[in-house]
Amino acid sequence: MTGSKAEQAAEALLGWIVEERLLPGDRIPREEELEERLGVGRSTVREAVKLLASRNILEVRQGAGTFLSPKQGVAEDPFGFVLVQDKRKLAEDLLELRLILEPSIAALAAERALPAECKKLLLLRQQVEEQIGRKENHLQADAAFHTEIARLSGNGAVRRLLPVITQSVTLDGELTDMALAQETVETHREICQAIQENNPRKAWQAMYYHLQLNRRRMDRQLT
Amino acid sequence: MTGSKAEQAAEALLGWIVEERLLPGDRIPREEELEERLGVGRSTVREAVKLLASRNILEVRQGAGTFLSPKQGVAEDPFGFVLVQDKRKLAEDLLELRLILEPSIAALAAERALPAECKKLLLLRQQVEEQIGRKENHLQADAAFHTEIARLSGNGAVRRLLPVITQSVTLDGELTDMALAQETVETHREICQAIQENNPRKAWQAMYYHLQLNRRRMDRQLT
DNA sequence: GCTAAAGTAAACGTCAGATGAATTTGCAGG
DNA sequence: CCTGCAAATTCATCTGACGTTTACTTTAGC
Repeated sequence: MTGSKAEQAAEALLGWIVEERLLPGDRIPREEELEERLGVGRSTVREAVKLLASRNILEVRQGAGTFLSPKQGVAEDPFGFVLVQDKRKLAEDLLELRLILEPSIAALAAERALPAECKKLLLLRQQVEEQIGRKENHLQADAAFHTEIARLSGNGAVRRLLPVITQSVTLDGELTDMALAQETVETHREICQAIQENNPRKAWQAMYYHLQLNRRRMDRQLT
Repeated sequence: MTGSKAEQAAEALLGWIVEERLLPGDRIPREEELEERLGVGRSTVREAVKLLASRNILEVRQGAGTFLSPKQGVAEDPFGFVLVQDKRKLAEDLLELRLILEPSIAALAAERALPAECKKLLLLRQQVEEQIGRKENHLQADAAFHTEIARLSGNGAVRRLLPVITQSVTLDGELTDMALAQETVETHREICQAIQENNPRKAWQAMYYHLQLNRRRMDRQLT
């Protein structure tokens, strides 16, 4: 056998969940019942549940019960960026990764998104603009904007991956450069327009330009 | 306050680890001592440790102690792909993602890799070829090959991300198509050559072609 | 003096019971 | 029908005991 009892129990529980075709939000039996069903003690059940909860597969609510997570299982800091010593290089690397990924993602979104699906994107763009107007930190909203484009790409793997990358970026900085902010507004608009027009080529270029702005800002900021 | 005591304890412990500049392999105080230091009971300490262990930040060895993981914290199945119902679409999405990512990663590797650093890559290529020669399942070795290219890209975020993607692919299939296998050998060689020659453009194209082969195979296989 | 087996200590693993805290549910009163 | 309180449900935490694994020490044999 491989792994501790707790791990085995977690694996068994996960298998049962998959087998049972449980949907997000569905309830899992309570700890006492899992004890019997998995044939282990209570501490072990708790560790098993915590294991799955840490992967955002389960969501435990004290007093209420344990449920299949609606947020569909993307773990927090899945790549262990907290441990990276050189945060400066990490930020550069993340931006380089985004320059590879996001233009193509925007192009996919432009290919596939129906006009009706773009509502939320426009809303998020507007939120970013409002926050910039009020000179607030808009990194969180900006991340949501980029994540929504990933959702529109129709690619499940991309939809799960991008939040992790964009969230990691917001950790570092409260760098609000007002000169850049105005450019952000403009490029966001271009991106939205390209996606709504189903113009992949334009979407690719607009996103590429948008991210290059950020890179230039970062270079400037730390020279 | 946010989260349960266990989560807070995990956060505190992680903070202490970061603060203390612990290196991979270093030892963490034993449970009893953590009890005092974190001011919580033993169950809570255990849950906190398990939380960090599930993120591959800590590695717990019964009888020996708890250590900072040498494998530098990439969680298992960080995107919850186990829960995805439509595995067919997931495989397509992953390949689409790889087509976006890997050509550019190969180009980066070609830009930056020194000839001396390519040794391991050649070794891995050779392993794949041998397994193909013996008509074995070479998906695992192929994943290692692609992961090594990500390492050569010099981008830490990419280096952490790609293993997750390539590993997910190996889960599905034991699809060994011998006609394709020969093409794999050839395209792998081209990719290696381009990287060694520091020819990013050629590396990009070779990798793109290589992955398109896989996509064609997948399309053929499930029509 | 060296080696290998046996023994001992250290550290994590599991179980069990008791108590606390949060949520939901049911019921009484308006 | 709504409100508010009380009880039941469920997870959270603490504590103590015992098991299991690993690492180290001792010792018997050569």
